[in-house]
This record gives sequence, C-alpha cells and structure tokens, in this order.
Amino acid sequence: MLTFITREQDYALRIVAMLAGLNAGEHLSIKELSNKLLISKNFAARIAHKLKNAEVIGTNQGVTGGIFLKKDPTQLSLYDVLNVIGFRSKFNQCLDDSFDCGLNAFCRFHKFFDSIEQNIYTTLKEKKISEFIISLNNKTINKLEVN
Amino acid sequence: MLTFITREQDYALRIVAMLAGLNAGEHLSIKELSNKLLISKNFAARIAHKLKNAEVIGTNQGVTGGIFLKKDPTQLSLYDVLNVIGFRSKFNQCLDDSFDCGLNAFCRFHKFFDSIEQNIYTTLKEKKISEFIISLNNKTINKLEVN
DNA sequence: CAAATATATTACTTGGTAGGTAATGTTTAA
DNA sequence: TTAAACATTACCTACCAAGTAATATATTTG
Repeated sequence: MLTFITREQDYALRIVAMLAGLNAGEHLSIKELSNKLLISKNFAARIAHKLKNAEVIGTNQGVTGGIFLKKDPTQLSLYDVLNVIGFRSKFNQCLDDSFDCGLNAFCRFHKFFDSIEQNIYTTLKEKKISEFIISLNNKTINKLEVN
Repeated sequence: MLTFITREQDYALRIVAMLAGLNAGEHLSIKELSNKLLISKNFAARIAHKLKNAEVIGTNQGVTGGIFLKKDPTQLSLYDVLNVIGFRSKFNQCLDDSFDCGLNAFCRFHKFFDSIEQNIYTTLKEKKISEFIISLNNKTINKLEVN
C-alpha cells in the first residue's frame, strides 16, 4: 500500500503534538514519549535528533533530560515538521523536477495532478500543530503502556 | 520519493486517454501505443490485459489486432481506471482499515488526513477520461519514436 | 566519583514491492 | 504457412521504509 507520508513523518508529528501540550519550562523524556505514542525508543530518538537539528525542539541531556518544543505551535505548520523528516512526496512521479516523462507540459494529467498536489501542500502549510495537541493524560491510548 | 499513484497506474491512464481519442470502430496496436506513450511493450500488454478483464477496453487478436475503449469516456472516471490497476493508496497508513495505530479515532491527525484523502478520491471520481484525451498526432512527444 | 539514565550518532538488517524483463502460447489476416 | 498481433505467467532486482542494535557522550545525584 502506497502512502503519502511515512511512518517516521507521522511519528514526528505525534511527538511534536505531544510536546506542544506541555507547559512552559516542562520537558519529556524520549522514553516516556515513545511509550505514550507507541514508538520504539531508538526510532523516536533518531527522529528527535532530526527535530533538534532543525531547531524545532530543544534537548536536555543527562539523567533528568528530555526534549521540549522550541517553536510556537501556533506558527509551526504540519508541513514544517514533515519537511524536517525529508518530506518529498509527490502525487505522481511526473511532478518531480528531475523526472522527464517524455510527454511535455501540455499533458493534461500533469496539470491536474499538479493542482491536487498544490492543494495538499497548501493545506499542510495552513494547518498548525496547535490544532493537533495530544494531551499527556488523554484516554485515547488503548494499548498497554510499558513503564 | 513516495508517490500516490504508481507508474503502472499512470500508464493505464495514458493508454485509456489515447484510446479515447479514436473514432468509433478504430483500434490501436499495443506496439504503436507503447511507442507513442513511451512504455515498454510487455508492460503495456500486461496493463491492457487488466483493462480488458475489467471490460474497460476490448481487444482484437491477430495480425491486424489491437485494443479499443469499451466504456463511454464521459462516464469513465480516473478513479475507475486507477482502480483496475489496484489503486489502494492511502494518505497515511492510519487510514487503512487493517491498521491499528493504538491512538484511537479521537486522534485529530487521523480526522484531518481522512478529510484530505476523501477530497482526493472525490476529485478522482469526478474527473472523467474525456477531459484528458491524448491525441494520436499530438506534438507533445519530444522523444524519438521507434518504429 | 561512580552509577544511573538521559540524549547523540551511526551502522546494520530486512521485508515488501514497484517496475520491468523474458519467455512462451494463442489467434488471425494475408 | 508465416508474420504479427494479443495473452499469460514466471521471474528478477534494485530500492527503501522501517526498525534494531550498539556505542558514545552528557548530566544528575547519592
């Protein structure tokens, strides 16, 4: 099954959405986050590292360490987060710059696919993380949490 | 790079769009189609076979054989064609029925992704092949054609 | 200062599959 | 009969999403 966003990108969104629910000055360990969000700790750590490099989150090392949101969640779009994880999905391969399909720009499919893709990207840029906050104490997690 | 539609599905659209440009009673050989549309002959034949099984196209065997559109192109949607080639793309894996993401239906990302996906599918069902006809003699093909 | 526990970083594995190739059969017009 | 069309299936293979593993480094705390 093809998807437009990867698991890794999806996880990044979840992580940021949960950090957005913290109060100022608070942080969360990757261990706790990964348990709550059902992501492997190693995978979550790698994602966190990318988010840190992009300065979307900040990190504290050491025994009481953790990660926290660095950007304003009302200004941080879903696209911004996806982009950190290498978002480069295309609706159709012909929309990729490096792709020469042989049928030139007069192809009507090309134009149509392009308009769909632009709608998607526009929407992802409009929607901000603040609209998707995941509460630490929410009851929506239905799997056993490991301590 | 992730895409929402596969090469094979894209090729199927092109083939049907070119057949839609024929006059009643005309047909085209797979060899000629595959040359015009820059698809390998074997690959095109496999796609044509699927389209025939779904009764989207008809075929004539033998030395003067070829394939032709069987459905009314003003009624045949892009979705119809894609579906023949196993279209089951999802915007995000969490939208797949068989996927349990652990965060339940209250997840706001899920609802948001679902709305995007519904928009895409609705659009693909609304758009008909007749809007995308590829002319046999068009000048949009810029690669050398093999005989 | 040593132990515990956090993040940092990179290397490796693996399962699935998109995309294409190859080979052989069957049909039909000339 | 032969050439050329479609029919059908088997196979290949390169890529990569997704996850695992291992080790290094930082920091608090008793």
